[in-house]
Amino acid sequence: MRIEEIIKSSFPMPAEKKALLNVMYTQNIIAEKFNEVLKPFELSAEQFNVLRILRGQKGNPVNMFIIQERMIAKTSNTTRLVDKLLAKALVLREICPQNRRKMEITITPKGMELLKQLDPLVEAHEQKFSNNLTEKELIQLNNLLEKFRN
Amino acid sequence: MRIEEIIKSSFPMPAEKKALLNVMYTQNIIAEKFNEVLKPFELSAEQFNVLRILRGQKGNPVNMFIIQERMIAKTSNTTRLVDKLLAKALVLREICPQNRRKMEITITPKGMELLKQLDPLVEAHEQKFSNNLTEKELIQLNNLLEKFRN
DNA sequence: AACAGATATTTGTGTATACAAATAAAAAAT
DNA sequence: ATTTTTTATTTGTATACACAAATATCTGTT
Repeated sequence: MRIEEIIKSSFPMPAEKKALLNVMYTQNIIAEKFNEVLKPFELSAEQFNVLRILRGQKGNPVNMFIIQERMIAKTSNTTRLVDKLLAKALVLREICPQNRRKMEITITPKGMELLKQLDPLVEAHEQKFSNNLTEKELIQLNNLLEKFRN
Repeated sequence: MRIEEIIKSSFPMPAEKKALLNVMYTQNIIAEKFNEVLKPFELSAEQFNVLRILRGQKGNPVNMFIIQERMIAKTSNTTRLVDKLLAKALVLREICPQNRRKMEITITPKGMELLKQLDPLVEAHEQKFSNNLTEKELIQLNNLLEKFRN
């Protein structure tokens, strides 16, 4: 659907305004579909994101600041996200012995197991969108978005 | 910044995965900047969106369903958004005399005044992004995003 | 050693989102 | 005319986000 149809605009919209809405709306669609993928696992997109960051560390514990830093949508509340994961025993939270202000977060085997189960579904989700464009178009889209946001 | 730098990935990411993250991240930047614009007016982006939809109706009252339908990020809670606007006297909410299940929402002069004040700032916000691309590139971006989300 | 400032995280408050259930009125069916 | 179904909106509950304030620990200076 074109943006004009979505917001039921009676007249065509200038490309400048349209680009912003297109980004907003496309993100919305992607996020919505992704939530559907995660729903049966009772995991939010943000919780999944934290888990994936932890897995990327290959066993090394990670503190709250690092997690926060690597989140795409920088959540201003990593503590409460980790709380939820902790309650499900998907992560471990320990005080760093070298610096007791810091927390060392690690993914548990149960968390790894869950990610493993999710991997093919996440892959399929990504492909569902990127299959709509050729490799060349994908690169073009990446370049345009990068330039757009400055 | 490129996506790889943002999420601190040590190796380059395939264009397929990158496109998704680019959309997510770009939306985030835009939304963040927009919230900054609105903040001095103590208005959220969603509340602004509702007001703008109402103004688009040129005096005709609009019911909850229509508002919901026209929101870019379809909020699942129009009631509470309108509650907030009502508390600030920016909108009026009346029961539709023809169908008492329906609500008739209209923007008040105070709401119109607020939008008028915001117009140039919103315009500047939009331009800040779209100025980074040529007209041709903007059209290209719009086409790619439309195709991408299917 | 004591204090000031910096750093890491948590907590509080308000707003928004998602989903399901509840309410209320209108329309359709018997 | 009463019951059932559909439609429009609201309310409840859980999660997440934004921002500011609070807490705790560490570091550097005197």
